[in-house]
Amino acid sequence: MEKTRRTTDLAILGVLAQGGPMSGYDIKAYIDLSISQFWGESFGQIYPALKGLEADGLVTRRADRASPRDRAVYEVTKRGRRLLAAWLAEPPAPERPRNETILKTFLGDQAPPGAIRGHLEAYAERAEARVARLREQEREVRRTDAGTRALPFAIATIRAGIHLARARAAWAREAIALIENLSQGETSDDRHA
Amino acid sequence: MEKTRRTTDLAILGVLAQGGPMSGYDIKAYIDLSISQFWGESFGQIYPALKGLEADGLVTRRADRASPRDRAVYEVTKRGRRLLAAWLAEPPAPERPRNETILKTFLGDQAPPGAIRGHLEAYAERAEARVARLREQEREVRRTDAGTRALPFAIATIRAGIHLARARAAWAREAIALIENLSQGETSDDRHA
DNA sequence: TTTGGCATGTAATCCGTTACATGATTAG
DNA sequence: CTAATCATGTAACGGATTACATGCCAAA
Repeated sequence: MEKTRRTTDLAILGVLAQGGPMSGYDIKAYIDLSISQFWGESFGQIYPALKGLEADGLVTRRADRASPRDRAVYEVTKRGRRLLAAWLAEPPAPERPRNETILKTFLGDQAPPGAIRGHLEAYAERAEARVARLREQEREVRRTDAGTRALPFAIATIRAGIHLARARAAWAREAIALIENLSQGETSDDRHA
Repeated sequence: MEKTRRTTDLAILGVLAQGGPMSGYDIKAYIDLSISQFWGESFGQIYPALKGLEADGLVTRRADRASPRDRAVYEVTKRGRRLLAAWLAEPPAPERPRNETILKTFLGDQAPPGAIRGHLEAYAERAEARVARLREQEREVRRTDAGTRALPFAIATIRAGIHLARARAAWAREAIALIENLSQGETSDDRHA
């Protein structure tokens, strides 16, 4: 029986397996760049985690001679790869999101007039901006990663961001209308779903 | 300067303001029923939180005489309502989701063949089932809450669930295709956005 | 030369879930 | 009678963020 690892450990293992050997600092940058929308790790997690992973023989650590800096580079071991693969094969734990914007919307009746509308407006704008950015990123990644085996997965991740951001924007716009029109219904768009 | 409260406190205050006086047990049930998709609270949070809220004069506690059980009923005070309104007017803290399904998809290249596909299939099915359930719930709430001031906000919350679940389903289906077709591109649906 | 980025770590704190503990009431 | 539900709480634990602390290197 493998001891149960926290997800942080597996995420780090995954990044190392996917992106090749790198430092704790690099891992952070890699995550921030590629999946920050859906996953985050702080240094306060990464460095202790790397220690633990090394202690358990899942990664190896070596000093980076090439760099003029005091850099440690980590690499996944075979055991590490096996553990990662096994974890990836397990059904993902269900998310339990906590969305403050939606909570505040739900409680909108208790809010000062206009406040929720403002939140929703900002929410929609952020989501729309994100869609634009991600579309750009998709094009870029299709170019730069063309041919790599990881490409479809990288694209899938970006597409997730696009789909979800689009949904957020559409929802927020709809919610604004819904709240504006108060009780005179007919705002559902079930027909064209 | 108001001391900074954890979101749990405000959520409880909000539920009490919205749903009327109720017990800790009721608060849990109310949340589970109405916004469980976007917000959760456990008893381990609720009961201590209620104590704190009472100590600070944001809610009042009284024994429920009507019930044959040993029940405490909480009610928001004026100060509580003021604090709630002020919090609702503040811009919501940005969410930082951790989506294990998407993380695993991103790392798909490291997974045993077919594993990710299976996760995505299940993800899509769950999302589709949720859409169906929420549509039903929307119809129901429109009926039962018709005319109340909170109706548009309740509907908006359900609509959020529908939009997001729909996006998840669509994404998962698309991602399956994307991964299946591996490197032979042309899966983006940017045109009809 | 001083700012920003690279680089690594620890400690405090917060927050949340889970498990545990207890007991009454009600429906089957 | 007995299982489920109502009802309230505490304690242990785990996991994550933030702040703190330190220092070197490169570019402006």
